[in-house]
Order: sequence, then structure tokens, then C-alpha cells
Amino acid sequence: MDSYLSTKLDSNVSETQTSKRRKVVEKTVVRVRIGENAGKLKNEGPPSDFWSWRKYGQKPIKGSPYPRGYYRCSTSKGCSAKKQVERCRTDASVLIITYTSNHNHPGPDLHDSNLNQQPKDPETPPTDHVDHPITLKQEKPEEETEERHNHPIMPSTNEDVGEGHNFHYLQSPIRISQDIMISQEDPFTENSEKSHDTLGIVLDEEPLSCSRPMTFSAPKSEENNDFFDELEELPTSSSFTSFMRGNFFDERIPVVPS
DNA sequence: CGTGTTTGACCAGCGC
DNA sequence: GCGCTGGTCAAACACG
Repeated sequence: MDSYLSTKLDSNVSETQTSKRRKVVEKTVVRVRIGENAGKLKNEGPPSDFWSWRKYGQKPIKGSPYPRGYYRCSTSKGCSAKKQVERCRTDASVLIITYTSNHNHPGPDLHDSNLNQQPKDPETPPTDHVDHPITLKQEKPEEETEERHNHPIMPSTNEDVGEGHNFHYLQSPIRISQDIMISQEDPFTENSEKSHDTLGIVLDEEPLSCSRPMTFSAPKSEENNDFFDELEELPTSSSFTSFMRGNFFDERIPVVPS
């Protein structure tokens, strides 16, 4: 868990680092508010994506009453994309999805699987659309504070992400309508699973103890297409990261962890 | 029959 | 070096 702390950085590791142990991988954390249905979900109910995920493990996480589920992309065989789904320990209605690695294949055919079309995520409640990150924000080391950020951060527009920037398909493009919080985790930014009490720095960040949902509108399908077209190029993680930085850091309050 | 989920065991990183 | 913990494997099982 704390490995991310010690091991600083490296976002270039992604795929190569698929070994079975914690190493530094680029992570993108998405917080999704699932609303009232939260309690009704079978589990954490990983929100649906355009990708299909196969669960390969689940573990109780220390300090959290909820287990964490491990999913791997089953859309394509060799795809190393993974995600971890867990519930915010302070707010069960919020899911924390951590994406690691990139998809090494283009996304599913968006033409077919329309935005309306719920992928077959069994656990996805029809009512809550959750996931689908559109925008990301840079996750900072500052950790959990449950309140403090109640002002929604309006990320730039969706287009910022979808176009013009090398946004690689860490996860799926959108179709949200609810509260989503995305954060690009920096390797040296630990996973917030800990130390929330330390820095009291206020950053526009949201630790795992989520509480500040963001809302934005979903992009249109056409954008998604373009989005995927660009994805073909599969920019490097680092570029992605820098992109994130460039775009969100400026807008958000950059706080330098002491 | 193919695909996905569940679950216990295993293994390696990390802190002490 | 040891123990804890997170992440993955793989067999068994469930479902369509």
C-alpha cells in the first residue's frame, strides 16, 4: 500500500510492470457517486464502462469496511488494463475506481454500443450511471479530509480532454450524468489510503474519503469516436500525466505537499 | 459450452 | 528477518 510513496514515480512502467506485485504504475482514480442504490448494489457494483471487465479477485482492505474488487479488461485478450473498485470508506455511496495500465486496444465499437446502451456490467444498476470519467484532475498527496471541498470543481470542458490532448484510454469515455470525480494519480502521490490526517493542506483534492463529487455533462458520442481514433496512438502515460497537470493543476489549487 | 464470478491460497513488496 | 498487507492466480462454480 504505501509502496507508492516510496517508490517514486514512474509512469512509464505501466505495462511492463504487470508483475504481480505492487509497483509503480500509472493510476487514475475515479470517484463515482452511486447514490442511493449504493446500498442495494450487490457489491461495490463497478460502474459500467464500454470495456468489459472481468473480476479476478477481491480483498478486504485494511482500514476499510468494504472489500476491493480487482478487475481486468476482458475486451481484448492481451489487454493489461485493470481497475480496482472499492467503496469510499466514509461514504458508501461513493465508489473509488482506480484504473491502472492502459488498454492496448481500441475501445469497443461505440457505434454499436451506444451511449445509451449499458454494457453488460451485471452489477451496474440501471438507474445510476456513474462512471465514465471525462475529466481528470490531478491527485495530490494531500489526503482525506471529508469536508472542505464542497465546491464542485468544474473541470475544463470535456473537449479539453477528448480533443487536442493525448488522452489515452485508461478507461472509458463517458456517459455520465452523475457525480464523478477523477483524479490522475501520481506515482508519488500516494493512494490516499492513508495519511489523510496529516496534511491539512487544502487542495482541491479529494482523498478517498470522498465527499466532493463533481458533475459534468457527458460528451457526445461523436466525440467519443474521435476520442478513440486518437487513442489509437496511445500516448504515453507520462504525456497523459503531464497533460493532466497542465490542464487541471492550473485550474485547481496547486498545493505543494510540504 | 463459453464467459464471468467467487474465493482461498500464494507470493512479493514494504515497514518495523 | 519477520510479519503484514495488497495484488494475482487458479480451481470451482454459476449463469446465459
